[in-house]
Amino acid sequence: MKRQLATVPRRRTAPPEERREQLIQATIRSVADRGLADTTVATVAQEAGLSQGIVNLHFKSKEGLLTETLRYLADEYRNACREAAAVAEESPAAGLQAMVDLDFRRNICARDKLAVWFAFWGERKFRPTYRRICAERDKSYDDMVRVMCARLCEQGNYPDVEPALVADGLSALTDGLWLDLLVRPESMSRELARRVALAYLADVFPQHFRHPVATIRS
Amino acid sequence: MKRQLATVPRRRTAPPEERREQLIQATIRSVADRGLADTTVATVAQEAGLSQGIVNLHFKSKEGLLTETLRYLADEYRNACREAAAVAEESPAAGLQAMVDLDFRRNICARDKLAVWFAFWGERKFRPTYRRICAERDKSYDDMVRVMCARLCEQGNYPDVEPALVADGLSALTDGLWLDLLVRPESMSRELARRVALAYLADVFPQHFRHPVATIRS
DNA sequence: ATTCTGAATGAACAACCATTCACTCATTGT
DNA sequence: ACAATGAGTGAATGGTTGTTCATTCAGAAT
Repeated sequence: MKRQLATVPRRRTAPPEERREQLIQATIRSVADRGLADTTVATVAQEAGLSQGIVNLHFKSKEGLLTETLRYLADEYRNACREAAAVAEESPAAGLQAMVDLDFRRNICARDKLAVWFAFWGERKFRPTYRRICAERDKSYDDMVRVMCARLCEQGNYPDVEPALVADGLSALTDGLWLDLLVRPESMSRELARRVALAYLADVFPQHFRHPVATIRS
Repeated sequence: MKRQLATVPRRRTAPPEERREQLIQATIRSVADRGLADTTVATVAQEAGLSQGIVNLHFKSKEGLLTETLRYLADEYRNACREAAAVAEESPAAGLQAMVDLDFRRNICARDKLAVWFAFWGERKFRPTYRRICAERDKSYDDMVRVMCARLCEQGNYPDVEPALVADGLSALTDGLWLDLLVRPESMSRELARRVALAYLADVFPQHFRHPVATIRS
């Protein structure tokens, strides 16, 4: 009978899946506070408290580690989207609200993760693999929001509203707000960003969304 | 009396200012089609048709060249903003329209330049110099748009509109649309982006902006 | 023509970094 | 206990890249 009860104190060897996760987390930290340009295999290993060689042991190459890190974030986001999709089944308006809530939830748009997103976005154009991973994420987002907007237009009375245009707008607005959260944290907060996004929805769908109360400071 | 008439054929030596411009243009091209990570002093020099050493001759270092390139783009943008500011003096609505027109004008949001913007944006958090240059640009934009929105709110009847919120929104929306233009050119065009931005203004200020005609393809 | 200046060159150098691999040692099975 | 396994290590390696500098040479001054 194996003594598995006492929590593992500090195993020197760990199952591959655990090490991979550990290295991905270390990569996020390293990119978040050093930038992609200054993130080396050495900094990741140091951040993880492991040796250099381990990166090439668990991932084929540094590039492999970076790719898996991006995929990790993309998967996390898409999983969160599923919840909103479920909500939207019953009510498209509630679905849109859920999307906005999700986009500015702490664990999704933590500054560390935003830093990583934008580091990779800058390289999207030149790395087909990054492009593919990001494109999948974008597409599932756009498809969802477009459908929600279309259904809301049907059930409400919105003659002027073009669902595709609104979906593009909300998507772009969210990306832009994320950028603000990352580079100007002193003038943008998750809460304010969420209100800006909801204000947008209130402008477009006044029958279904109330304007958020104005609580401006500064 | 100097013969300055015949256009210079192919001088081996050129005035410093000309070389600097030439190298900055080469940097934009290199970053735009190789990415910041794969842009080396050698690629820039090659793109400019000059030798390696010239970068360190005209700029102290590679970092200096990159910084000057960013400043070049920032200055270009701010100069374009001045025109819109002049327009806004007479009519805030026309000023906002001018801002949107400007943001999606060919020479401002050329794909080459967008690629450079986002390459640097990814590094903003880690390079104080980049941060300063970008922050100045952002601030002049935000201040301008905020004032235009505030004046429009006064002269129109918009009890629910919060100028600061709208300014943040338009700014974020524009950044997000730029991102789309860069990474998904197949589904976003300058013209469509412009319409999305104007649709936003029409939603917020219905008395001053018409909804753009829907000409959706695909 | 001849000299002088400094713009431009590009080979050489030094620093950095991803990758490799011979070796160590914790863990598991017998 | 002992042997076998393979996860983990980290020094060494080779490739890449920013920077330097002795040298070249075009254009201006004399």
